[in-house]
Amino acid sequence: MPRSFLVKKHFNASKKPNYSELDTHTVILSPYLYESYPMPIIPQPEILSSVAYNPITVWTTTGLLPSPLPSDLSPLSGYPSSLGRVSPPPPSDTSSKDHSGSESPISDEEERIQPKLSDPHAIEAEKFQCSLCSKTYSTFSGLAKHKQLHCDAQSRKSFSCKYCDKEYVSLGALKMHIRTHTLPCVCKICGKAFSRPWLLQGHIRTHTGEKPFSCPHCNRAFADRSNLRAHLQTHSDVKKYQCKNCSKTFSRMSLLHKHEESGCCVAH
DNA sequence: CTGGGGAGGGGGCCC
DNA sequence: GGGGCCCCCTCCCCA
Repeated sequence: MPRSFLVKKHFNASKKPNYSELDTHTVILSPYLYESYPMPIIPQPEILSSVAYNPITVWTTTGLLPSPLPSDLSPLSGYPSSLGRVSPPPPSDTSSKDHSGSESPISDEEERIQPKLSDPHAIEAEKFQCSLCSKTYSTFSGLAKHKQLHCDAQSRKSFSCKYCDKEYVSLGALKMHIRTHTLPCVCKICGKAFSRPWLLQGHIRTHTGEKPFSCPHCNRAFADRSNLRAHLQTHSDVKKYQCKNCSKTFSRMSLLHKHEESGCCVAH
């Protein structure tokens, strides 16, 4: 089930790109990835070490709740950078979060005037402004990419997939989608094909048994970061997804949906 | 039936 | 513009 906000409904015929340019050649993963087999593909010591996790905010189906998780899930010192991007400082990014439909214009404006922590000259540098949404960028290329992906594209273009009926607002998004049809990344061990190299790498871990993501609270390890994230919820008394009616919390959105569909929240 | 793990797919952001 | 990595999400299966 596509859930991307970039996917446009198929209402009428639209511009189609030159697909001969979009088709990607089948790529066999570089042999070096197999040279170490069955050694771990990505045996980075900092990843292999016990990892912690960021504070998890409780979500309902409609929005944030103010209650954080217990302190035992707070980040530990020495948190590896590979997992540290989970929760960036809210006001630090002025050009991202374009996809957050719940953002109010006011908060968006507040974000724009916040200097980037890593760039003391951010304010004076952000001199390229989108004429459509007023977002500002420090570089012309940043503005150009924004307009291509969001404003200009939404106002005048759509790109249709030749393999299915999905439409995208940018050629780049369409190219990425088409990879899900062409599946250029092929596992040399079992022949299974994937759309992206990192998906293939994750799959290869199922062959090697490598589990670089460890739970800091128990001895379990996981091959996939997302699965570790879901597992960490099981250690929490207050889980990430909360029923807005009975306040019961769940570790996964799917469990919350099941709960709601089972009748707890039939009234609303 | 519920909760959790495994596997995979999606677009966004950064470099 | 593309690759790598990110988080979020879903589906399936099993205990």
